[in-house]
Amino acid sequence: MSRANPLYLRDADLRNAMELLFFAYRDFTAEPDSILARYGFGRAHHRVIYFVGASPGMAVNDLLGILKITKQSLSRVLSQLLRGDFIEQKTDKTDRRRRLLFLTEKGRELEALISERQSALIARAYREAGADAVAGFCTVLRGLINEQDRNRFPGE
Amino acid sequence: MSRANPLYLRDADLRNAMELLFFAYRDFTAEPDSILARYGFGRAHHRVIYFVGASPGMAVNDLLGILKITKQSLSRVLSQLLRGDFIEQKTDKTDRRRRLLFLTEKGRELEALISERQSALIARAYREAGADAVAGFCTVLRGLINEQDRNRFPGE
DNA sequence: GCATATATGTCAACAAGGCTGACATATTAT
DNA sequence: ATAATATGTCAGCCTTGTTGACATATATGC
Repeated sequence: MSRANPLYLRDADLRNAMELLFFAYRDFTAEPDSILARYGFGRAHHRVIYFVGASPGMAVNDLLGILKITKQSLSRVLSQLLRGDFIEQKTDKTDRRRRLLFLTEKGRELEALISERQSALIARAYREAGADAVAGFCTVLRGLINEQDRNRFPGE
Repeated sequence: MSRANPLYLRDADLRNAMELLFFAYRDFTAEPDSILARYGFGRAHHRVIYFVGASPGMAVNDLLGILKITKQSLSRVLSQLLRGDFIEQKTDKTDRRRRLLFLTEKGRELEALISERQSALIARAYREAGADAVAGFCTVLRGLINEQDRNRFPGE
């Protein structure tokens, strides 16, 4: 593969990648941030809502592993979402220590509102770039992720 | 282009992109953060060092436009870098209101230390993915960036 | 030349969201 | 019974964003 596509990586190419990541991430999160601000929430709340929405019934520990933050940091955000009735917890029947997380109707609505915007942004970029570019985009991003979490994504 | 490469975007594909961006950015910034912590600095300091290193002699206003933060936020970080002798300012000769920013030797060293790690991470992902994938990666990321800043990057 | 706009800096107060450390409780596993 | 696990909570700290107010130097327009 690397012999079929020999890459002559100049310093400028690598710096280009760093800047693309910075600007893309900056702009990708700008609109969600402004929506969340209307609810008194921040990006941390969105991450929780997003991942709980993607995997309903996940345990608190699973979320900690994804976000890679401390349980104290998560606790603050999670408590606010619980109090605001965006998320609900149910005790796991097979292991009653575990609290399984679900979005409420309200939570699903907020999740959908934000995801719609982000989906639209990505869909536009995807369509403008074409299918081959999209495949490359996913392959490279996947390669930037650590070995463990990389397996969450298809590829190889 | 979109007719040559019709894309059937399922919800799952778009969510996949969101998660790739989250995980890649998380892991891309993890190592720099830990290096910076040894200097008592954070990610904001890195951004300044990075962009000043990339465009020596840029003015404060240019940097504000890139980072999209308030001058008060930048001021705090910039003052620390000036006091710590990582960055120096020179008055613009043609417009003496402007302060042009440069890395000091110390600043260049820190910038290089961090960039080496990030370059290595990107270079590995690039090599594993191949040249075509890299091109696609850049095209899609570029498409996620707002119209103005998009022109900082080659393409089209 | 005077008024206005621009580039920069600074003070103060506040909020989000990271962190550490300590401690508590319920439940499961050994 | 004891130890480990999953979760929660309190307290305090740091970084990095915000707003608002104000100051200074310099450039520009009329």
